[in-house]
Amino acid sequence: MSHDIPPRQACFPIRVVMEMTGLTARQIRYYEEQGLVKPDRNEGNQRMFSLFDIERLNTVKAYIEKGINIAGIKAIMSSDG
DNA sequence: TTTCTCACA
DNA sequence: TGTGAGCA
Repeated sequence: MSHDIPPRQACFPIRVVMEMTGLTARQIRYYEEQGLVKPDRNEGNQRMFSLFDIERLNTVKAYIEKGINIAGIKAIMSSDG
């Protein structure tokens, strides 16, 4: 790859996270509000999701699909990351 | 053009 | 949770 190397960690805008997780922007922002993910913020105050955030959101999605609510997911991820 | 926050249904 | 308005 002679284009460019990862400056620090691969980060993506919510648009990409949306497609990678299958979640809506609303859900992603809501889960962040609940403390399930903590994406960084760029100069324009936009969320910059790392690979870890995306994987975490996928975990959250899996729990939601299992019928677990935010409180339950928070307890699970908080006790056994 | 895309994302952000806030408020409403 | 979805949608719309107004802004950067």
